[in-house]
Amino acid sequence: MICTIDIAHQAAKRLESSRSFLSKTVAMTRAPRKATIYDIARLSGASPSTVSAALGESWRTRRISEATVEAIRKVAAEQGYSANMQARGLRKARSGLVGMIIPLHDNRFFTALSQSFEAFARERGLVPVIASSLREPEEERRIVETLISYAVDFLFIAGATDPDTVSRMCKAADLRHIFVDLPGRGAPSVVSDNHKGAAELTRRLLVDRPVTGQTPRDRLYLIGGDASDYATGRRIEAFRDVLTEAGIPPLPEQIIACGYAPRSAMREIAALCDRLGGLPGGLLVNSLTVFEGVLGHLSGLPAEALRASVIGCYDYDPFAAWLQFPVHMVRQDAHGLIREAYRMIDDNVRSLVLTMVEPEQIAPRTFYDSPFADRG
Amino acid sequence: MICTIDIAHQAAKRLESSRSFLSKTVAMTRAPRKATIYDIARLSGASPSTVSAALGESWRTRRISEATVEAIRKVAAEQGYSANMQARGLRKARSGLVGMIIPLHDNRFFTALSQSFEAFARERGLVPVIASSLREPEEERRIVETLISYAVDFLFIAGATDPDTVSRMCKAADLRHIFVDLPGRGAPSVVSDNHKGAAELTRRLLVDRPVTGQTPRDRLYLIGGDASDYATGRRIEAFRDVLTEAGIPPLPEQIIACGYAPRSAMREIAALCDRLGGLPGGLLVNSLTVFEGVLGHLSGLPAEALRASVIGCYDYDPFAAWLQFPVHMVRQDAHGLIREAYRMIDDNVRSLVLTMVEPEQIAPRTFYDSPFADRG
DNA sequence: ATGAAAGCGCTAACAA
DNA sequence: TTGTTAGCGCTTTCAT
Repeated sequence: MICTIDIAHQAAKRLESSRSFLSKTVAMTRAPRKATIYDIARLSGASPSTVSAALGESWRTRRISEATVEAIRKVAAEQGYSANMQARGLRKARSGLVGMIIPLHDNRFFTALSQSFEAFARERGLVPVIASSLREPEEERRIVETLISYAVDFLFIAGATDPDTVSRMCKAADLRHIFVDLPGRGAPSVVSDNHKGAAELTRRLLVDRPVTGQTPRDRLYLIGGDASDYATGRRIEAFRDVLTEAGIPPLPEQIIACGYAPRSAMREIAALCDRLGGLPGGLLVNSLTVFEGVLGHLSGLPAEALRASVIGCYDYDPFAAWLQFPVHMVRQDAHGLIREAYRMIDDNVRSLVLTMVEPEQIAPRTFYDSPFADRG
Repeated sequence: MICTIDIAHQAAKRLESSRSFLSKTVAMTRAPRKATIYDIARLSGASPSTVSAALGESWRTRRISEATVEAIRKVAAEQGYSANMQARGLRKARSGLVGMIIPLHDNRFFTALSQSFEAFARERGLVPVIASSLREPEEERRIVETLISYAVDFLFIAGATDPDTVSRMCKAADLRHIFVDLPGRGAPSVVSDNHKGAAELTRRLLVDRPVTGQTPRDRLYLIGGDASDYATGRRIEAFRDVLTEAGIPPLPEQIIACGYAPRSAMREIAALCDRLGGLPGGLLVNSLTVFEGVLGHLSGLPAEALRASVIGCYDYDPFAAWLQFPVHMVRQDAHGLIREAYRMIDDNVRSLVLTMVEPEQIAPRTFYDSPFADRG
């Protein structure tokens, strides 16, 4: 239900609106055109170019006197001047915007990337533009095109669905770009060591699984992800390697790469449980979104059913780490991934390098202190 | 640990880099300057203004012949032309960018807002710029200033820390803005019905609490949030109202508005448990970030200790909904909040209205099917 | 039905 | 030390 009230009447005192504030608001009919350097020039008696220099960084090299700079800045402050970045960007051929594409916002791994991306951008005085592709190649292309139109200074692509096309477009526009999480062949990439993370996780599940028999239900299963993407590929490889070493190489049906959508994961896990007559002995869940879907199915099961299984999840979520049953998680170093990507930008790396950042295994019910834990 | 390899050498076959792709990459020394309408004009034999019209929307009213339009578009496509939005924005005095400020990315309520904000923006052909203030008024101001510099077409502010200042700045720049989640007095606002949500949650806790005695440990406590913000104020009010109606009005120490940071919440809940000699009978946690901190403390307690308490949390997280102990959650309708905010923009609402959108109570261990559940 | 020209606000040569 | 000028790429009158 939606309900709209007029603050000026009914809820004035609830919001403690002061009369003066409101009346000022109402009186303000039309804001005057925003001040430009020409206004400041007129008001301060200097020329537009001097104003431009005084207000920017170039006044030192142009040897404007400090007195002039002070005077101009004073006037600018009085007028509430702020530079028009479109004009500046047009002239300087760089916008001050930096882009990042993520699959979606609503996932703690990707938001950890966003949060770090933004922090590093601001350190450099850049404005981050974060867009989500929903893992649609078409959407991804549209976003790249748009960001090129806005002349972003560089672009990070996390979870690229069509890296070759992205690289082609970026190169045509002379746009520096770095792949994160999922690598590309047309630009430097920073990824997690997926094989290592998944191998450790698989070993953990192997050790902790409640049963060690040979029936289908006693086996370990991997669910979720896209078999054609690099990260999933490496994780499946690790899963296979570890089980093979352990003398129980996985059958094809133990690997269910059903994509990343919660809904399809929910369907698949239900089907699996149907086939097996219950949960498998161990389950390696290949992403948080997949885990959400799995949980949707698990929510229908009695608590005892869960004790027959050990669960691991690639990626970390602070709440998922603390479920009713123990969950082993792999925390990718989002901050480290982004830091490395920025390092490549700062160092102007152009060669096709692939940098790996190690993930970390997080034991069930562990409180992980994130870089932004003093924020909320 | 970080490890960098050169794809061109070591991992070429791992990534299945095709030689042709790589060599093409290397050969491409310098991308040519991006094509402009002048290039397209020259190549198609039309004038720049005709090209501009043909490539945009105005060719109908300018009565350019379909043939010309086709020809021009063909050339543009061949050249991979894409408009320079800085130039267009400068000329048209609107950028096509739309801004939203959220406290932080790493929180499922705010990312639900982001995801919807972005979806609605794209429907309208706009580019969303989402920035996080970390709840710092200074940062918030800087962001507003920046977004004004980039001439965003409108601005949503979620969880404003200093709404009056934001409104003043926006008005000076003639920038339309809407407050979301936390209202402001200088612009239309869309908020959840915090009182209703918190009242229902409190009633639920009252009913479900395991003990009903009169000792301090048997009481309900509210933790987290900023007593000076509107949402927290309304929730505290509801908490107090319900308990008072129930004949057990809360003492001041039952309301611990210790901010939103996980760390401080962790400290406060630890101190509370110390004072009480254990968890209180019921706990209303005022946000997901606070809940993370609380969880950090609970993770040290034995499972039995938790059975003496009933937990509720304002805001919903799909994983938090499925913890070891039951958690009652209030899901704010993020999609609805954003939809209403866009409606105000579309309808050009200027009056100071406050629209309320109802939140929804989610029972423990419930799978909520989000608007983006078929994505991952 | 199309072209010429002005100008959005800024920066960077080039003058002075 | 400062001012003048050209032009970034686009849209939009105003001519034709």
